[in-house]
This record gives sequence, C-alpha cells and structure tokens, in this order.
Amino acid sequence: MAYWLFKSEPFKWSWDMQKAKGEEGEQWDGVRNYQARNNMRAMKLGDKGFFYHSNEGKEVVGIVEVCAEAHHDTTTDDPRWECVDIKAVCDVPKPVTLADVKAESQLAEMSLVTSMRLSVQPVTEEEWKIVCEMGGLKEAP
DNA sequence: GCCAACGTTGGC
DNA sequence: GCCAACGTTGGC
Repeated sequence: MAYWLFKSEPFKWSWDMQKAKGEEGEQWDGVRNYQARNNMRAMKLGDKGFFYHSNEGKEVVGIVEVCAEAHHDTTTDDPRWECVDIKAVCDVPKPVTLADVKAESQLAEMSLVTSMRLSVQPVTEEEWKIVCEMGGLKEAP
C-alpha cells in the first residue's frame, strides 16, 4: 500500500465535486507533467491519497482512494498522458494547512514542502500517519 | 496581482 | 546536447 497526494485548485475541481462523484470516482485528468504522470503509473488499486486544495485554502481536506490504475487521459489525444481514477473516502475533520505542514519539523522532507509545484506527489507512510493525526482522524485509513 | 521556481520548447 | 526563452504553477 502506497500513499500519495493530489493537488487541485478548488475552482477547477474541488473536494465537494469529488465527493459528489461518490463511489464511481473520477479520472484525475489534465496532468501534463512527466514526474506527476510517473507517480500515477506507480499507483495500485486501493492506494490512498490526500486531496489538497492549492491556491484557495492550501490545505489537505480529504482522503481519496485509487479506484482505477493508470490509463490514457481522455482529455487529450496525446498518448503520452495517462491518469488514474480516484474516489472520495472521507473528510479530514480538521483540514491540515500548508502552514501546519511547514511548522511540523517531522514533515520537513514532505514533497509538499520540497517539491512545491509537483501536482501528484508520493507521501511516505510516516508522513501519512502524522498528517492524518494532525487532521483529527483517529485512525489512518 | 506579483514574482520566484521550475518544467518545457526550440534554435543552434 | 546545451541553454536561453518562454509558459505555468502556486505561495504570498
């Protein structure tokens, strides 16, 4: 089981919109960055991820699960771009802000801090547990 | 709205 | 294959 972080500008695709999709999930399309795509290729069914709002909010607001492994991104004809499908699992009761992450010394190595602009990032198991705890989740999903 | 960081593109 | 120009992202 691996962990990830998905960034989205809430104006384009918000947590509420993701939740509205329910069990069906939605393809995480529009990624045009090789590193982010490679991360998605590495994802396995059932992997968990954080849903992060960039720009507006700048906080982790939800937990998602990979419900389809990497396949062609249907929003482009370019065969280079692939994406996974994700579905909402649960809210983060106390959204964890970027400032919170930066203030926590144990998270200094988190991609969110070190690779600010990467839109799909890997998260270590340790980071996963810490952020879940900070977010008010009793048990890390 | 500004600007720094960084990825991509294209000329050579 | 290098590197300058350019575009985009995202925090502030």
